[in-house]
Amino acid sequence: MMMVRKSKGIGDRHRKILDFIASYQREHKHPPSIREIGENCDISSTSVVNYYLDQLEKEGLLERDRKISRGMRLTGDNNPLGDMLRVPLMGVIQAGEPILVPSESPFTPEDSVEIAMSLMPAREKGKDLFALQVQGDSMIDAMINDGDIVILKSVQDARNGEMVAVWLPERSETTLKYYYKEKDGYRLQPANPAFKPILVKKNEALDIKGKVVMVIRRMERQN
Amino acid sequence: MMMVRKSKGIGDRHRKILDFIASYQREHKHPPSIREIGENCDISSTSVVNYYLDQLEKEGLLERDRKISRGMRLTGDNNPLGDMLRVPLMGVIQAGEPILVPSESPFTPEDSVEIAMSLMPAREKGKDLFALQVQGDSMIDAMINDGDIVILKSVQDARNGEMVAVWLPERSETTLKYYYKEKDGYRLQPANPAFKPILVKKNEALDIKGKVVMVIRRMERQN
DNA sequence: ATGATACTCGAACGCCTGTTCTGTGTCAAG
DNA sequence: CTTGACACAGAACAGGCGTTCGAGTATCAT
Repeated sequence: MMMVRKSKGIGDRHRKILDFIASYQREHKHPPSIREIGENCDISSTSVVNYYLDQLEKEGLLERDRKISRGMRLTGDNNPLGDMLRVPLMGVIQAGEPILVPSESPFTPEDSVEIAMSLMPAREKGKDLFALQVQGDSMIDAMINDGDIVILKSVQDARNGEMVAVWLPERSETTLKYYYKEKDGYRLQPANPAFKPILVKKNEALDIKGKVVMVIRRMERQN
Repeated sequence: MMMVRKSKGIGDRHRKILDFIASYQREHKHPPSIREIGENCDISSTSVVNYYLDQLEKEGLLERDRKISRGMRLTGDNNPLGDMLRVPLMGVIQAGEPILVPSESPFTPEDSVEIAMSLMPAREKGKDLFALQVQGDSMIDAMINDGDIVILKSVQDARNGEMVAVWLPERSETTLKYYYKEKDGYRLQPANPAFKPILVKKNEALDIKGKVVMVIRRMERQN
């Protein structure tokens, strides 16, 4: 009659509660109350639900706002309300124009792009991110189309193999390339192997504006 | 002394409440109570807050779960907890293999991709969406890299100018191309203008597996 | 003037809900 | 057998919170 949990950690009961919270949240757009959890997980006492909730919190699977009605939310992957990143859309990026990163930009982001946290690579969480919309076909060698949205992280330096957005003042050129530091300068390698790399000598100015974190293409019908 | 709202619609007070709800939600991960709204928007009576909340609901800017503590959420763009779409990742797509759409796939989606609703083009909301990861360089003419994730909508027919995923049984070829129906068959146009279209005669089999809705590329350092 | 409309206030009601306390049965360790 | 940790029940408490109602004020068209 008694469900005993020998090993510390998560048991069936915990999982059932977790699942219920997730499905309830999806359906009602807000978390369940302790009593609702009890009713749906065959727990007759609110104190027992509370008891399990505390354990789930200790395990880091749940966050609680004590005293606040329905003040709980699942963390991480269980979270049906996946965490969003609101990345400001700072303008456009095109071949002949320098990139304006947020700090030097006179624009305020009129719009923003929402990205699911879970899509973000390598814990580039939130800070210093901005988005630009590609204008024109000039990034075609980076496998990036007209209209694509690139998510950038504002950085000044890059490591080999990272795709960066650079401004070459002496050529009045903005480009997205894989970055490789070499002994006599820099090699900027297009993503598309059909294109040749740009070789930048050591004495030529090279402004790294950001690191490309993600590219998003929304398909619209075209002619 | 009195703030009069002549024209129906949204006034300063409404906007202030809306903003407060959004910022409170961002900070506390749950909506404010009526009384908290009152305190922060200089409204002394809960009934007045309720009064405004009702109006916001009528305007469609807010949803309310009456009777439920803090049962409100902003709709649409105001919503700081943007709605997520959980798209099942059904497997890979590569040149020589037919695409398995969810209904005919023996796999259950081990993983899924989260997409912000706001990113979804043209109200392709939710239904019949699935994701595939591109394997190999064969989609390079569609400006799609190895490793990219394509979001597809499961359809059998397409309209001109839509990018579709097709399986050509007689060529044992899977490809992503812009679709054009022509008088003597179909023209499958690569996104990259440097590549030539595939012409499919009317009598050749052509299996449209889905319509490409979105392409996502997560940049990882590469060599 | 007058009534209608929009807006505001304050207070009270009552349910909802998290918390807490007491108690019981099980099981393993000493 | 005793003890203590663990899992659970039930009840009561107190505060949070949405709701409702009566009443007051300002603006405007009639």
